[in-house]
Amino acid sequence: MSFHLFDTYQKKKVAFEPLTKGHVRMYNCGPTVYDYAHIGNFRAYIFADTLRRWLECSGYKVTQIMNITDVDDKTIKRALEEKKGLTDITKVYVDSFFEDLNTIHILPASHYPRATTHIDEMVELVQDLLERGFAYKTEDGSIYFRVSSFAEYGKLSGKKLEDLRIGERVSNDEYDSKDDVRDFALWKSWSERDGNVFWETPLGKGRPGWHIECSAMSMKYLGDVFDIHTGGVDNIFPHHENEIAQSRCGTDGDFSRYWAHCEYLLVEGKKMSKSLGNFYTLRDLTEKGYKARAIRYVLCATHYRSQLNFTMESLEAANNSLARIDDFRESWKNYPEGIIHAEVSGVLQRGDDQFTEAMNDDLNVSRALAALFTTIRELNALANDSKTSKADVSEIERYWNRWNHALGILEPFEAETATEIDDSWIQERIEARRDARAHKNWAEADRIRDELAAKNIELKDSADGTTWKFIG
RNA sequence: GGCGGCGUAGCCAAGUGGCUAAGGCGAAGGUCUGCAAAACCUUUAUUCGUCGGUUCGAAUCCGACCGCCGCCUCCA
Repeated sequence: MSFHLFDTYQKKKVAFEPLTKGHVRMYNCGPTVYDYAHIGNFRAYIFADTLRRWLECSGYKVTQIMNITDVDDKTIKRALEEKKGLTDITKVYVDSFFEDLNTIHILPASHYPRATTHIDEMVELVQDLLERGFAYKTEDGSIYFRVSSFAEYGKLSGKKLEDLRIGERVSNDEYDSKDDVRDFALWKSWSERDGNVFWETPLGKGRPGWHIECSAMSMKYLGDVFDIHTGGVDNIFPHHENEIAQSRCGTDGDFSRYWAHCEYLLVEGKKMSKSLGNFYTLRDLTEKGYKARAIRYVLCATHYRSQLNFTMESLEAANNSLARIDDFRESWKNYPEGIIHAEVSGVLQRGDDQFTEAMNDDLNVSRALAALFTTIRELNALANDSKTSKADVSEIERYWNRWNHALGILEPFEAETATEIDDSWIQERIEARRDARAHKNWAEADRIRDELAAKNIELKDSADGTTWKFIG
């Protein structure tokens, strides 16, 4: 089948067809830079990355935009708490965000627009909404979207306006000036709580509401109508619901044509929270010695619409799975000279068909991985039977590169292969062991092997000599 | 109160009406090996939270119950 994606708006899996043949325009909700991104955030970014990767594997050109929210309640609060300027705070987390993306091998988006450099676009959109009668200004100078003016409000999240329990989670006093408590802010007039964070604009002195940046920036870079908008399920309401309202009402376009949302992540079966002590940033885990590649494996191996239970045990299991992948990849080197084997082609073709079918079915990475591991097992079996040769490697590599482009975890992440141990020392030890083995001095040979094992170096003896690798 | 999701082997996790319930990790046995490692082969869920129902047939549909999770104004 062709690529199908679960569309939150239609609440079903639908065949994906971009507006422009061969070109996909996609917007991903990105980070709010008030703290280091945690692994739950990264699940959403890896989901977006996997989607982009698979679209590319399917032959599409992808224009991918990910926003960076560098002004909002949380960033301002943080800046005031630490008595620093807003950009002093956000710069730290913007930088760390890009470092983290690199660490976990997320491919760079086409652009990462920031809220603070798109104030003009937001102001224009708010002005359009005012002119068209969908927004109103209150006495304190803030501007709100009139939810009742948009008939389709609530369709994305499946909510009925009358069912919303307004004010239960947020004190009502903030919203006293609104015509309707359900209306949301497009523009917030300056108050003392904002410190020195404000813009002087035709709308007055203040700052944008949270939702407006995504509407303004997505449409600036992708047009009034574009293909896919992604985020976490927690963005469905109110964030994306509000984006749809203000974007459709402020322009003549339909805004995003498909909506894709990634489920939550649990840690050890519980919601991640600082008080439970199960709250992890990417750097928390890498500093403890867990590999970014194993983290990526765990985060992508569960279907994106299922809740994912992240555990330290699953990280260990991922490490072992990756070792299996790497051992297979290394084994090609030892294939003998020879002819091309039709059976190898058959296994690869079958594996790719299953892989493609799985990914086309709403990015079913779990099933794609099953196809990958089945292929590995079958090729290993052929290799054991002397039914593979160096001549087969280029075809294996062709498929391997395709699968790796889709998943991003098949090749080692460079930083993790770096070694602080001197290669020549390892070679010297291996030669000493070789001599011992030649004299059948097994005790000494095993002692050297243990010595290396203590440094996480695993030896492998074969007819061609001894090779080594780092484990763990 | 309203709306929604989930519960599959020791662990992780696909499958959502019909051949023998994917795959990975772990465990056990075997082949290979000086011994290992890796690889391969075999075994590891007569059963899918519980109890009912619909059906020729259900892990898959319906109902009830139990347990976990989410959204309901700034959280991916």
